[in-house]
Amino acid sequence: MLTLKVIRESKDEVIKRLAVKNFDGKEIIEKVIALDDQRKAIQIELDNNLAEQNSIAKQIGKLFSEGKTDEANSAKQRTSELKELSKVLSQKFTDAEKELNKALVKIPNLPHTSVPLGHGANDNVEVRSGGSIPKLHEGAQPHWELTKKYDIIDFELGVKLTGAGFPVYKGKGAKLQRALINFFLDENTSAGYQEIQPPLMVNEDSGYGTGQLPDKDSQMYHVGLDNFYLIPTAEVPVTNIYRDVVLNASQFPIKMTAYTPCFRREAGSYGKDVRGLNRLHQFDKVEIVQIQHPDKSYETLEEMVSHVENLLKKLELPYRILRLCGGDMSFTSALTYDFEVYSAGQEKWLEVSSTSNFESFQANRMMLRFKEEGDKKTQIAHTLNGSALALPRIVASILENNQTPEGIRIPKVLQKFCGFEMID
RNA sequence: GGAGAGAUGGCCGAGUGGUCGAAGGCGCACGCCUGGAAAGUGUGUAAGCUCCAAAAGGGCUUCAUGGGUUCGAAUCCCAUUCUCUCCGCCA
Repeated sequence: MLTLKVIRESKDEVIKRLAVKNFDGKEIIEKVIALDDQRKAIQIELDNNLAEQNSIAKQIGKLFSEGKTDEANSAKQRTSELKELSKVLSQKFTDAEKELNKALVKIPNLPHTSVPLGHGANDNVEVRSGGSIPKLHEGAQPHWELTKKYDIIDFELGVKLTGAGFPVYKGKGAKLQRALINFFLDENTSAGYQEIQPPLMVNEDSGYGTGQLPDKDSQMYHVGLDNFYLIPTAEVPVTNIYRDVVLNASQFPIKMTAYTPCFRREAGSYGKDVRGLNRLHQFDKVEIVQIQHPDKSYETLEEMVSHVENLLKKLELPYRILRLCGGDMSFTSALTYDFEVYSAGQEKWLEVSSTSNFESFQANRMMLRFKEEGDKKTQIAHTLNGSALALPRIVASILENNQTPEGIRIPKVLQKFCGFEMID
């Protein structure tokens, strides 16, 4: 959520920046300012009214204690009118606040000035790339054939147990998952991220804090009986650890990593991109989250990007890093780098990480603030996160890129975690 | 799931209708003391909104959350959530 301060102080700049995300903010920004004016006007009236009531109540108390009962009783009568009025005003005030918030929550985060213009994936800008695309042998297959051939991931069995998009990992397939999780967590913790095991379900407040609610609730699985949401990413519980917290500036940066399964309904996405491991309803991911001082968040973003890049290098995967254009960015992000790996069996680039700076957008929603040493005023912190990394597409590309007529070669760094060198 | 007790500031804890944004302690910050530190001692120490060009200073709200009673609520009533104890069940 943008701050009212930014909206009020640099209205034209805000509208201009929103246009980079292909969001026409002219109308809603004007509306927000008008609603805020209205809210303030009502508050002044209401506060004055309440102040008068308070002072009368105090006087009455004094009169009673002095035994002036008659005077006290006549003072009582004056308040009934005030009470009536303040009831109306406070209703108006809550309505105004609600409406303001409703509008405010609909405005996406401002993209950073370095965000390229564009509408979709074709307009993303490649920052750099690494690794080399392998030449596969005759008869090389996409991973959904390989998993069947070696009996390591069973998609049909998942359909029997739950439904499409809930695969069952078996034998070396299951072990490979475990190896990747451990590899990622080890790499992240040695880079200074504290390991966290969060709940896999969150309440409404948490969903709101990171921006999944109120708009994207149809993308999350909802446990109706208890009103919990299955997390779509560890970002949600991990970032919300610091909801409603006032940090000390000296505590920055806060670095956390968590492995969790992620649950996504993926409503409305069908077709060729969803085969095999490419898009699932439940998948494993290791996430990194940082909470940082506003002055340092972009430095931190670069640090996170090179950390993720390093993971891909170690896994010997061909990758490219894209700076997302305005049209392809998420609602909450100010700057996002996507990491894609080339999966040679299906001859496709697959997104395996999205690393973003949210600046104060999430922190403002969840009241995540900090104080500068010796300062009385609180400021809003910056939050960042990235996948390090999402498993299924990494698995897909490892299987496809490393296939040989003799079997699938496990990348060297994973071998000690797997306990085997080949899937055959 | 049943029965009972409770929820107060960064933490502990007092407070059963007005003088309470809240005693006292701990913690923290600054000062004094000290060669330096500890101890001791003094002062200060919530957040949000709002008025004011800003500072200073005011106003409003907040004692789990939401409602109610009252001129006036941390305090009384109702609902919800959560925590603890006992019983039951159980990885």
